[in-house]
Amino acid sequence: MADLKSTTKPLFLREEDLRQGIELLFYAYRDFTAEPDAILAKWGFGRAHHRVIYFVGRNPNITVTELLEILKITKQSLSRVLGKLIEDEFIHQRADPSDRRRKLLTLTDKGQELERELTTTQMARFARAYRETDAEAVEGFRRVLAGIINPEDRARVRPRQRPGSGRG
Amino acid sequence: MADLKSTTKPLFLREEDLRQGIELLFYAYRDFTAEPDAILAKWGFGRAHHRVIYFVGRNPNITVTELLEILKITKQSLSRVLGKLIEDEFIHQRADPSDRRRKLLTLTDKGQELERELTTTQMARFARAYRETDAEAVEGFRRVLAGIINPEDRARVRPRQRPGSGRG
DNA sequence: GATTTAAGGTCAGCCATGTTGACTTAATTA
DNA sequence: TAATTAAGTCAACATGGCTGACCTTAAATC
Repeated sequence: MADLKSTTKPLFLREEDLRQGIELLFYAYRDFTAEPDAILAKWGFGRAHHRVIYFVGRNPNITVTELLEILKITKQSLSRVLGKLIEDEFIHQRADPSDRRRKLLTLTDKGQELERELTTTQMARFARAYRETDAEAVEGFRRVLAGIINPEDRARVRPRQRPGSGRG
Repeated sequence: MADLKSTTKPLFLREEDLRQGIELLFYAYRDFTAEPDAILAKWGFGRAHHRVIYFVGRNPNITVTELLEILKITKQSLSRVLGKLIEDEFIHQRADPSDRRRKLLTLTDKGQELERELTTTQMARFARAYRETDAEAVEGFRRVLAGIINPEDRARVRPRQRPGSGRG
C-alpha cells in the first residue's frame, strides 16, 4: 500500500497506475452489483430491472425516451423489462397531460419498497467506503469517476438538493 | 459543482451523496466498456472475452481456477469463452510442469496485440480523467473504490512493481 | 386540413453470457 | 489404494442485449 504512493504531487501516468484504475473499476462494479442481484432473483427480476427501478425512483415522472438516454439500450430491450415491472405493479405509467404521447413513469408503493431494499445495500457499501476514508478522498473519487464518464453525460450526476426537483 | 463540497472536513453521509456514488459508478462503467465492446464486435467477441484477455495478459501463466476466482463466474461460462479464445489462437495453454493437472494460460502474440488495442482505449480514458484532476484526487479515487470492493479481494488491486512478478 | 414527425409499443428472431446439474478424465495427495 | 483436485464436457435454461419491420396515437408543421 505504500509503494510509489509516496511520490504524491507530480502526476506520473505509469501504465501500472492506469491498469490499477481499470481493475478497481472492474472489481468494484462486480461486487457492487452482487447483493442487489441476489435480492432481485427472489422476485424473478434481473439487473436490468434494477436499473429501471433505480432511475424511475430517482427521476419521478421520467419518460421512456429519457430512460433510454440514461440506460443507452434499445427501446425493445427496455420494453421487455419495463413491461414486466408495470404488469407486476412496481411501476405505474400515466399520460403526460401536456403531451399525451408521453408516458410518465413513477414507482408504486411496492416499487418504492423494492427500490429502497435494493438501494440500501448499495448505499451501505458506499457509506462504508466513504467512512473508511475522508471528505477529500470522496471528492477525489467523484472527480476522477466523473472524468471517466463521457463529457455529455457528466451533468447527469450531481447531487440534487431540493426535494421534488425532478430530473435534470 | 460547488454545492455542499465546501463543507469539506466533516463527513456527513447524506443519501444524496451516496446515490451520487451509485450513479457515478453506473455511468462510468457504462462508458468505460463501450469502446472495447465495439472493437470486440469486429472479432466476433464480447465483453466476457475481453475480461479473459485482460486478466490473462495481466497475470501470465494464470490457471483456470485462479481466473474463475477473479471473474466470479462458473467454469462452464468461462469454458465457452476461453475455449473460443484458445481455438482462435489469442490464448495459449500449456501444462504446469510442477502439477500437470493445471493449465497455464498466456496470451499469444495475436492475443497481446488485441489486449493492447482494447486496454489502450481504457487507459486513455483513465489518463484523461487523472490529468483532469491531481494526484490527491487519484489517491482518493483509489481508496474509495477499494472500499467498495469486498475486503477479501482488495489485495488483488495493487500496482505491481517488478516485471515478471506474476499474480498474487 | 393534410402530411410529417415524434413517442411509444409490438412481434419475431438472433446472439452473448450467465446459470444448474450431471458426469468424465487425469494427476496429485493422503 | 482411495480420495481429492483441476479441468473439461454435455445439456438445458434464463436474461438481456441486438436488428428489422411494422403499427398507433398525438403533436407539429406545411
